[in-house]
Amino acid sequence: MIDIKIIRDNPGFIKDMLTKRGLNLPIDELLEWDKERRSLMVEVQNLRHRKNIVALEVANMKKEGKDPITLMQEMKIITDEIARLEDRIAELENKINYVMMRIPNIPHESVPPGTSEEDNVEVRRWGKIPEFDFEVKDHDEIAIGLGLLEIERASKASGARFYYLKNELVKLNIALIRFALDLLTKKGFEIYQTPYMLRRWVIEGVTSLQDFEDMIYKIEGEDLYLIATSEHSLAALHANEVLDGRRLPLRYAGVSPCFRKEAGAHGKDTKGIFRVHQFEKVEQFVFCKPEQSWEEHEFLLSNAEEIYQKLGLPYRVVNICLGELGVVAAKKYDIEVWMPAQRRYREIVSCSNCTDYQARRLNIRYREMPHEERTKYVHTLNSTAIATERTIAAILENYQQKDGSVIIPEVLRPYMDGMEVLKPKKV
RNA sequence: GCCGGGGUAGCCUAGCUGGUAAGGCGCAGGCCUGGAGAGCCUGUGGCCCUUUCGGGCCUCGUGGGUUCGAAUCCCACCCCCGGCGCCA
Repeated sequence: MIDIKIIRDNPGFIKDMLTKRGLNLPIDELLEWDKERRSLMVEVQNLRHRKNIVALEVANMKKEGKDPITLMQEMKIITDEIARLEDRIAELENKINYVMMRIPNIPHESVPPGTSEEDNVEVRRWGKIPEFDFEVKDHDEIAIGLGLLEIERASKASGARFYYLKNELVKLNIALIRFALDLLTKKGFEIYQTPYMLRRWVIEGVTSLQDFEDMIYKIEGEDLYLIATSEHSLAALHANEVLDGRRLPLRYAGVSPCFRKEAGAHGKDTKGIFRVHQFEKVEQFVFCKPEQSWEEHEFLLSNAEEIYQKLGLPYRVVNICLGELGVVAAKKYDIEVWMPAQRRYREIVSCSNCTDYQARRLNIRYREMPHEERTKYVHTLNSTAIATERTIAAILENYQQKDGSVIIPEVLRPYMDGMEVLKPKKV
C-alpha cells in the first residue's frame, strides 16, 4: 500500500503511473471519499468531545444527588448520531481500501518502460554457454535416466507439477540449501526456518490480490494459507513492531518449502521440475532504512550472482520493465540461468526492493534513536538465494555428459561426501 | 480438545463491586554541579483539524453487545502461562 498523502498531494502523478501500467482505478472518487471521510471524522470527534464533557457533568450531578435526566437524554442522542456517522465512515473506508489495495507501488526511476517480457533490459551476462558434441537432453530426461526422479508416479499420487526426488538428487537438494545458507551466514545473515502457514492479513500485507488468487493455497476451515515463499513469513516476523534504527539493516536468510498454485500457467513448462507446485528455496530478506534500500538491493543481487557463479551456471541479469514489475516491487532484477535444452535463459532468481509498500500494510516501523518520537516505515527487500528445484534442473542440463552422467559442481562436493559425478546405476 | 490463571504505553506493574488509566523502570531534554552521580521538573503510541501557535479524538489482546457513561459487566475470537488428554 502506498501513502494516501501522495495521492492527495499529486493525483496527476498517480493517474499517469496507472495509465502507463494499463490500470484503471477511480482516483477522483477515491479523493472525494477520502475528503468526506475526514470531514465526518472531524464531526465525530467534536461529538465525542461533547460526550466526554457531558459524561463528567452526569457523574458530578449524581455525586451531588441531583437527577441528570436531561443530560442523559442528550447523551443518548449524541451516541446515536456518532453511531450513524461511523457507519458512513466505515462504508467510505471500505471503498477507499478497495482502491488503495489495488494501487501498485511507485516504481524507481531506473525501471524501464514497457509492458511485456521483451521490454526487460539486460544488465549483464556472466559465464560461458556450454557447447555439447552430442544431443542435449532435458533435465527431467537426465534425472529419470539416472533413476533419481519420479514424475509419473507423483502425478498418480498428487497430480501434475509434483515429483519425487530420489537418492543423490535429494542429497543434491540439501547440498544446495547448505551451500546457500553457509554463504549467507558468512555475509552476516541470520538464518530462519519459518512457519509454512500464515494468516490472511499477513499474506494480504505482502502480496497482491491477484497473486493471492493465482498462487496461494488455502487451508480448509482455517484462517491459514500455505506460504508461496519464506519472504512472506520473514516479512511478518516484525509486523506491528517499531525497530531500533541503530540495528538496521536486519538481514535474514529464510529456508522453507514454497507452495504455488500456478493458476493461469496451464501448458507452460509442463515437463520436469522447472515449474512445480512445491519446491524448496533459500530466500534473502532485508528490513532497512529508506536511505539504505537501493544499496541493499544491489547487495542482495550480488549475493545471488555469487551463488550462481560459484555453481558455474551461466546467467544474465535483467532489469524488469514497468508492466512486468507486479504490484509490490518498486524495482526488480531477475537472474535468468542458461537452460541448454531450451537454448535460452530462464528465471531462477527474483530480487525486489518493495520500499515501504509491505511495511505500511504490516505496520513495520523504526526509530532512528530510542528516544525519538517520530517513527518511519522501514523498507523491505527480498531476493532468492537459491530455488533448489530450478537450480537442480540447471545443473543437470549444464553439467550433463555424453554417457548420461552429470558432473557435480565443485562447491557442492563437500556437502555430498565428496561425490564428483552422478552416474547411471549399472543394472 | 478440556479445566484454571493471564494479556494495561518501549518494559514492569496497580485499577477490574462501571464515572478524566495511577505508579515504577528505561530513554531524552532541562534545572542543579568544576565534572559526574543523586535529586527535582518536563517529555515519551496512533489519527484528525491547523501555514504557525495550538487544539481535539482514539488507544487497556481483537471484534461485537449492555449502559447516559465500559480497562471494569456480557458474548465471540486470538495469543501467552500452568495442569489434564492426545502426539512426532
